[in-house]
Amino acid sequence: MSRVVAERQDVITMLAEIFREHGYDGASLSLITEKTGLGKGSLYHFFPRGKEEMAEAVLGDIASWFQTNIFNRLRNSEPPAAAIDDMFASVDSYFRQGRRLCLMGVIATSGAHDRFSAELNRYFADWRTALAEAFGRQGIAEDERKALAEEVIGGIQGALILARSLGDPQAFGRVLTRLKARCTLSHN
Amino acid sequence: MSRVVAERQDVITMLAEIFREHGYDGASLSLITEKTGLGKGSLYHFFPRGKEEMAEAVLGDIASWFQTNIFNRLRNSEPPAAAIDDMFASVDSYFRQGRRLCLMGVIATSGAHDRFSAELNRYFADWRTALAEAFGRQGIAEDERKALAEEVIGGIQGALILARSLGDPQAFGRVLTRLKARCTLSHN
DNA sequence: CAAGGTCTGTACCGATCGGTAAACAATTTA
DNA sequence: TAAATTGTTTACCGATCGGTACAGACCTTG
Repeated sequence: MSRVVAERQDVITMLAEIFREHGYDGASLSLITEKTGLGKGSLYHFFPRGKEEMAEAVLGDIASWFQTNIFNRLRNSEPPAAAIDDMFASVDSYFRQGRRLCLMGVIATSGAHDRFSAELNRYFADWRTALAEAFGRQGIAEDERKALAEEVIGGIQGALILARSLGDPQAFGRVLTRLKARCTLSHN
Repeated sequence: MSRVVAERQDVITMLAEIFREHGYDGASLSLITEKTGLGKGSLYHFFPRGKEEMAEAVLGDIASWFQTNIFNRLRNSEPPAAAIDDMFASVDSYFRQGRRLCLMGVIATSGAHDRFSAELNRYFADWRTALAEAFGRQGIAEDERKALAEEVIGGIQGALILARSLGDPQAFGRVLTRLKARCTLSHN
């Protein structure tokens, strides 16, 4: 219905990229107004509590994307092996083959970490739960599930940092392939 | 010889912890003066180019610590399996069983990333080279070495983020144990 | 003890920070 | 069409930013 210039969702999408690229503290309001093309007035219209609310909105948006496209599919898709393959494909695409950082990781390693600890905790805990559950349906032992899920999710985060630091996005794909292999042939 | 109140090395050690905790952009000069107990005058005496030089000094200090205590031992210790075990023990201790972040990762995910890309690249590339070389002496195939090194180093980085985000430092140890197992029984 | 470097605290600089106020345009509703 | 709501611009606020200047304390030499 609304045909205004800027939808809140569009702003959130732009904010996500800005926070990803510059971090929470590095994303100043002047940088945000410049990159979004919106004045402070518009920004504070959408996010009355300012920068913190912007970040909350972005994190919430990301969390719900992962819920829909990753966690829920891990829970519902059959067979579980295909669900897990799907997860790796979605992750590779979402993180642009290693050229994009994970905003959750960016926030977790920033000074603003404390302010968003609830969101961070939920994101990683939900992912671990969903992945471990898929492992369970794959017949992996109870004890092994959570540990393997942590190895995989941590591995993804670390691979993003590695790819960026080495200036070699392909390193992300290489690690991803190995992690995937580790999931499918779960003999250990 | 010198018995001044604050040695440059002491300052660097404190700076490292401040940057780790608050990130590059989050570590303001007023926070630094507060945490170190040093006035701006002292800080700019040690680091005339200011904050950027402080970070360079810290990154250099960390790089040389890893060269000495991790990379060189990976290259020289025998047998290679013991060298790799040592690496995991040192890493676990250095990162305080998952309670401490890696400053290289912190910088890599911050907006200041570009300013320190050379240091980041060298750190991760050196680590990968040294670890892959140890794998070579262990008889791991040429093609496999680099890939396994990336999996392990990335896994360490990611485990730190995971541990912090979950508020569960022990997650770091759990992942570390699995990565170590993956190195020693390298049958694959 | 005098001199010169090594350190340190304080005051200050212009720029930018996150945030607020209010006038105004545009759109939707009555 | 009039009123109310929604969205945007602009100017401005006090606080803090990173950095500089400089006087003086401290320490080591001659």
